[in-house]
Amino acid sequence: MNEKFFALPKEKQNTIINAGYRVFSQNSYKKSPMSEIAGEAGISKSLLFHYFHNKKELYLFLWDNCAKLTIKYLTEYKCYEQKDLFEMMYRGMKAKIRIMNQYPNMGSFVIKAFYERDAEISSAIQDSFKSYKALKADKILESIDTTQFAEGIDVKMMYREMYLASEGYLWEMQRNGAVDVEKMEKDFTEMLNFWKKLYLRKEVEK
Amino acid sequence: MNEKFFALPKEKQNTIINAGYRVFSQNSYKKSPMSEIAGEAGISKSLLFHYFHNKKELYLFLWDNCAKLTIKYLTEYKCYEQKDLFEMMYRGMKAKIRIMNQYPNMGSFVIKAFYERDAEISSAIQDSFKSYKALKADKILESIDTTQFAEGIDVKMMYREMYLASEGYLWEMQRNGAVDVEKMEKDFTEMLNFWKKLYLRKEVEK
DNA sequence: TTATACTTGACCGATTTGGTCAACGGAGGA
DNA sequence: TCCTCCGTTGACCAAATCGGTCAAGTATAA
Repeated sequence: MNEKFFALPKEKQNTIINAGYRVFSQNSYKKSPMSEIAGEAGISKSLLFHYFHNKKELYLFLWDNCAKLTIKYLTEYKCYEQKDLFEMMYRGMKAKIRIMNQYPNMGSFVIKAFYERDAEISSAIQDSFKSYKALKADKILESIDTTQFAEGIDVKMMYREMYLASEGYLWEMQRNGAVDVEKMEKDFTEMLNFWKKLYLRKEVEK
Repeated sequence: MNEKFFALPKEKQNTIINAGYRVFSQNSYKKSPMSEIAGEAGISKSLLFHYFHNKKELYLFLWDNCAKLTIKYLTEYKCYEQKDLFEMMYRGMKAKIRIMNQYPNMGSFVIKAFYERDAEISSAIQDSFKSYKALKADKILESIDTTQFAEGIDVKMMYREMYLASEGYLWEMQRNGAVDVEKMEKDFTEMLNFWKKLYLRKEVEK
């Protein structure tokens, strides 16, 4: 790819990136026209081909960008260093919301890319997916202090339940289009409080 | 449309319908080729055009089929006549799973269709969407017996939370492709039991 | 054999595709 | 004022794809 792309103002870069995520997340790789991406980004097709020499290059750049950004934000928010489960979930959610705010269609793009069957790119996608695996939610519970929860709680079930509800919420928001950071953080804080009241060991009830 | 379509064996009908849902749910209306649908259904493009005179007709038939089927199953399972919230959720989930098993891509199709911007069809979709509205989850809680829950529970929050987790679960399953009815029902029953233990008024603790 | 219904491959004109390229236009230096 | 870059574009191309048609092929039943 042409390094001059990075010399562009960040804002312009993001406009192009988001146009890419939009179009690629709405259609299969093959049926996603470069012309549509260019048009949505407000530049000519020629210029888009000036920055990215062909469609595959643009697509894989967008894919790499997902991985990099996700890892960057998750570590920046230090959500995997937490011992308090609720604090960890709160930080993770905040990171996801911030990404979603900047790149509203990145989530759909990732999923679509993962299941893309086109021979030209699917292998490249599958290869680089290994780096994502490290973030899988399986081993998260191990670093968590479990003494904070009320007795008799199935901790694994509880976490799975909270995780699913969070994902469901994010999905609902994305589907509805308007990504309102403040509303989402408020909603999620409410959910967290509801869970805390439910799951945390009751010290002194008033 | 050609009524002879309905004379086909149900199995063949569903093959064609599912091919339609797959292709239309993966691409925008305009970028979804009839040839691909025909190919995936194992019939020639000509024959597809024999049953549905043009693309729009097929698309709107698929759309109508969603509404009809959803209403049919939800009433068949009597999930809106329940007073017990958990029983209602269980029946609703069972209906959804059964639909999902028969038409794995119907869910994605509905969402995509709702947000379809193509002038040729978007108005027709928006019009017929009213019939769906009756099923909206807003007024569900009104018919539920709320005396069954433990004290201090925010019932609205609780329901929203369970709803989101269910949706999150369904979405996760659909994304993973293989729709395994038995596993899904088992998983959901487990979730329900977890919730019951959590939310139901504790009569006599052993 | 014949009549009927089902199914198809070949075909059409129109549109769209990824990608190229000569040229335009503005900024800055001499 | 002229010249030289360099970001940017519209016009262009060959190839592929699109929705839709139609005459002909095939199976079936009488």
